[in-house]
Amino acid sequence: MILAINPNPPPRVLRTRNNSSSYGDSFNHHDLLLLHLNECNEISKLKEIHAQTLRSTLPNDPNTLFIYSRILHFASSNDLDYACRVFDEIENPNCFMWNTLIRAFAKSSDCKERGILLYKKMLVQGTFLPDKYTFPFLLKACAYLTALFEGKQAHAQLLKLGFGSDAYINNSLIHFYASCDCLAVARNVFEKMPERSVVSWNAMIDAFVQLDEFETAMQLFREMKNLFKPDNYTMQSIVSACAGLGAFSLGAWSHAYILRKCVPDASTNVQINNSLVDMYCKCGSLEMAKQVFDRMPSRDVNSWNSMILGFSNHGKAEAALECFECMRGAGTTPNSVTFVGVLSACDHKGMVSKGRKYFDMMITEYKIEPRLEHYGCLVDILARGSLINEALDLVSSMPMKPDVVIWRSLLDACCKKNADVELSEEMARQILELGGGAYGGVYVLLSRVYASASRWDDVGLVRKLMTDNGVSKEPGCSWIEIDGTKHEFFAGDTSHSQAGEIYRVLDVIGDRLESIGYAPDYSQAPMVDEVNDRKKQSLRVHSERLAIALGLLHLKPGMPIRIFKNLRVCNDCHQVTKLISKIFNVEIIVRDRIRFHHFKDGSCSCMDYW
DNA sequence: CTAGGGTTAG
Repeated sequence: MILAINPNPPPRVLRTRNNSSSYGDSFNHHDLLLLHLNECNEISKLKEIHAQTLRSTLPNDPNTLFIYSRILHFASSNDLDYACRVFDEIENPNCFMWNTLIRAFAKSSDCKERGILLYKKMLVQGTFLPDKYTFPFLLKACAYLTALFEGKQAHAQLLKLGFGSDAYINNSLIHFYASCDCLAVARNVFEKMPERSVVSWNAMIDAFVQLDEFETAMQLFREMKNLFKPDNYTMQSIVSACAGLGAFSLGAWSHAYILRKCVPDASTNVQINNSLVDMYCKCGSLEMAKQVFDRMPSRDVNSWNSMILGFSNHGKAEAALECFECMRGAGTTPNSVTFVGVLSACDHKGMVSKGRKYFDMMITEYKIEPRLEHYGCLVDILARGSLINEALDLVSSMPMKPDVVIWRSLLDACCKKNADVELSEEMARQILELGGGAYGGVYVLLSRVYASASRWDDVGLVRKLMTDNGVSKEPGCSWIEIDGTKHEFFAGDTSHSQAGEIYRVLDVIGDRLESIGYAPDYSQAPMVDEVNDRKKQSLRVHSERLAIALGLLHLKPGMPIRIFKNLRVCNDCHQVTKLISKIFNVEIIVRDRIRFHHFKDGSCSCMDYW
């Protein structure tokens, strides 16, 4: 949408005060109406006052206009439709009135675009130019709608109108550009603004967190701390940054920082506690998550949701379901996200009948319309339970189109069974059509289907397709935190300062494994490795094994080894890690791209179902 | 009258 400032604005009518009202002393009358307005607390009363105003005042009297802006202000936060009708009645709304309505729409849940539309109307009308209050509202709407084109025009116009150094506006701009993924522009606004406040820093830090640039967010936080006292908003962003990084010590430090009352009221703030629960879950410490959760002075739906999802992601399906029942017992109504947690818990443990039960409960008892995510869980539950036909039936009964994730669930299940080549091809085609080809997994699955049907020509074809389309597997990478320092590894990495010791540990592991008769599982080894020896070698030095080896070198008694990796665990590493946990009598917690595995005494919390 | 997350499945 083009938003142009009107070059020929109509002349602003100069209103003369008209005191010769036939209603007597209009001044007192206005005061009386205002008094009523101040006491007004429901929309029906407001309507009465509105009617009286209409009946008993002169439309062009400035005092009347003031009353109208008060009515508008009240109406816009209670009944938007009504506010619009009041607004339309005003012959020549002033800047304040435009702002009030633009703000109301920008804040509304479902029609933010009308905020932008209204701004356009304001420009077309041209009697009043937008002021410095207009832009924060407008930019909020643009940010939410990721309306980059409109927001940029607003940016140009606010510069033209001379608001380039206004702090509020610049903060809004940072948030807007960040919402549109224009991190560099956001940063530029931040750098160039004449005076930065806590909010500016918060907006910038949060921008980096939202776009997964956690390290930069932390860096900025360190700079900010020397200048301003962090507040609740800062801490929430920082705690989520720790969650994203999987940085346990840093997360624990933030927690301590909050508890030391460095931030007023943070330790009792529900949102802060929710993000702490989430952070501890994502950093692999269910114990700490549970502790924070148990000590919370009050909980909302999100608190329960975080805990349920935490249990689920750690493979503790029973605990997740128990938590769900507690939540119901506590009188908190579950929402759509709650059921994502509940269903994914069922999925992680292959609970087919429970999965169905909760899916039905969500619809019948809680009247929640299943969303794509819920269908995704149930489809996966059915598909992995070898009920492929039922999964397909469910997909065709869905009111929305299946996405890449759902097709992948189905394709995955097909590959595991005696593959139906045609069905698999169809699914792969769907995934590629939906643009899911960038991830090499589809090709890998498909070539496995062809291989199992001994269609070697097709296997070659898929491989050629992969190289032609430039599909490459994202390199596997794992990391471990030791005394607060992150150590990162790629497969076969020799760059670590303790590389020599690490590889000696791997040799020891290799020998011990061989002595107990372990045979490597090459099924998921990269296809490019033609020579078996190289395959064997490449499995042995998968990044997570290097990280585990370093963990063993720095083992603290009674403490688990926590590993993080960017991809999913391969079959062989999963098997090997189970054995390592037994041989060395150590608990190993691995955060995969999707979820956690707790290895202990030779078995894993996922019960080999992941 | 002004700024400050949209969590979530695979």
